[in-house]
Amino acid sequence: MANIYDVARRAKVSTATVSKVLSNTPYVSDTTKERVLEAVRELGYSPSLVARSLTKNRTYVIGLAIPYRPDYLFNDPFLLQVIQGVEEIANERDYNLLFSTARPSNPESAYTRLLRTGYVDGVITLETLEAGEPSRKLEESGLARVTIGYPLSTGSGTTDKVANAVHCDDYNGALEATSYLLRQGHRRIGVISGPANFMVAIDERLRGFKDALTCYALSLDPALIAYGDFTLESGYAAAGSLLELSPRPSAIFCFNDMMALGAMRRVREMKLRVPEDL
Amino acid sequence: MANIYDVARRAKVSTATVSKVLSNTPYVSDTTKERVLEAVRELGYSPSLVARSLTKNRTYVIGLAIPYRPDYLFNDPFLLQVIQGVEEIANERDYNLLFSTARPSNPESAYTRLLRTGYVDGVITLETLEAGEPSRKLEESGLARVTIGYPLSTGSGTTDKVANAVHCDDYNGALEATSYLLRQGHRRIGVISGPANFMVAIDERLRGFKDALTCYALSLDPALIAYGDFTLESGYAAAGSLLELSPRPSAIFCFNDMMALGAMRRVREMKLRVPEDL
DNA sequence: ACCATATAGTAAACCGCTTAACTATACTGA
DNA sequence: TCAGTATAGTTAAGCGGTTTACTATATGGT
Repeated sequence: MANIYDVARRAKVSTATVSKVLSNTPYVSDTTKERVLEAVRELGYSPSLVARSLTKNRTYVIGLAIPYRPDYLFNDPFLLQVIQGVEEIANERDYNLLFSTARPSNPESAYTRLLRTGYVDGVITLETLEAGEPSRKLEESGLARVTIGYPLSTGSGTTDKVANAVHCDDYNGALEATSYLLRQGHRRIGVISGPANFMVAIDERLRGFKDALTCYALSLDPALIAYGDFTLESGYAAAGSLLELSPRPSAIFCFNDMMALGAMRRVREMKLRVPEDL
Repeated sequence: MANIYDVARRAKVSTATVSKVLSNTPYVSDTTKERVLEAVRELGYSPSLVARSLTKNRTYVIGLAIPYRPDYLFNDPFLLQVIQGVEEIANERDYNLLFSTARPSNPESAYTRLLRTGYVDGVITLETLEAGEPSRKLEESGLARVTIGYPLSTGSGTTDKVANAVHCDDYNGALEATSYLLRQGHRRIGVISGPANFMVAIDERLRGFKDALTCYALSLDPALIAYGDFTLESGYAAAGSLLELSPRPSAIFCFNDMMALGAMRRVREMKLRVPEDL
């Protein structure tokens, strides 16, 4: 593969000039520029990104760190969409994505290593679930970083270091959903939540739910909260227990679609209509 | 960040020795080795992968190229599993994965560019669907490459260049599935296929189906082949048309699970039992 | 006693690019 | 006319490693 010296020789200029032409640095005559570009074309030259990275001290590579949760990761279509979105923008900006998953079995793996070796200019970490150990190491490394999800709180009280993060507004979403039901006149609202203490998003939604009730001077009845695990089956089961309460709730707020499907199946089996009866 | 010179100075050796220690090259005394490692530890030194790549002419990065098909890509859980699998092995071998999707709108994008610039040691291309233009360019570049899926035929007749590929044995799978039904005594077997001329896998399965019939001296009745698009709805519809035939098929071979689910739903609605009646 | 060989370490070139510093013209305006 | 500046291009020093020679001991066999 041709390098910058080959091009320089062919165009009868110095490598500095070739570099200038390729980076559009001013003060190169049009004729020289044309000669260089001609040589580039003839040789099919394409500068080595590796060499460039070495001098520029930037790789134009962003690490995309994904927590490894086989059961979860394999089945989350949302995740793939996130990856696609990230890739789309990175691509637009001429950045590349280094895909990396943190393995709990080996936190000192490629994932962590990469950060130190200067192969990435920054990282995006997915922390839909709880933040793991690798994430903490990252924190210390001081590398540029954005979290997708709720960042782990940086511990020590009044720390000035606030992690950059982007996530759904779970709190307000839950607040609005609940308020809607309340405005419809519902006063006993059941919740089919995700696992307790599993992820921040769940806590936030519960908080939103609770605050909405408070606005209507209602207090939260713990009996109305059932815990599922985001699967259809768990939604089915949770709906069952909620509907056995008396008086039974007149509405149910499910924390994801699969559980809602399960709940609806159960509701139908009990000869109730949605949305007329529930 | 500390570099190899810092380490050399601290351990009072040359950089060559540091390099040797770190690559386990023989002929370094234990005491020297210990001194170097000590310095490495104290400085938190980690060699720059970029610099290493430049001299070794290898980046230890493998490109994972994925065809861009928004509708498809976003919804294929299988794809995510494949990615995970690739990542798992790459990780074991200390390779990193550069994630890249080919955009039809801009084939000359990061995807293609990377290949020329020497940022990747090789590529893995996913070609579950038909092979696109970027794939062809790759072919010409001569870069190490493995295809997941059926590789595009390299055109020009007796070419010696055969692409490396790994894919399901669609032909034998279909052959076996069909043979099983035939052994059970079924003689009129319906097929709910994927879109015609869409991907090689479908053609292969149809071929397997056909050959199985041939073994039993049966010929293929085109009326028994319905075409869906892998969705539940299309399976539902296809089953409907197949079951209207008279005599109706006694078995149906679906090309994916979603269509099978749709078909079963339809079958039940027609008051037929699976597997007793169909 | 001496040469061959194994062991331990070093100097410096090299990978391919960028860029600071420098030289050499040509063009200004006062 | 001449200093000052804009333009065009070059030289060479990095960036941070690896590796090929090469030197210098220590060891061993005859």
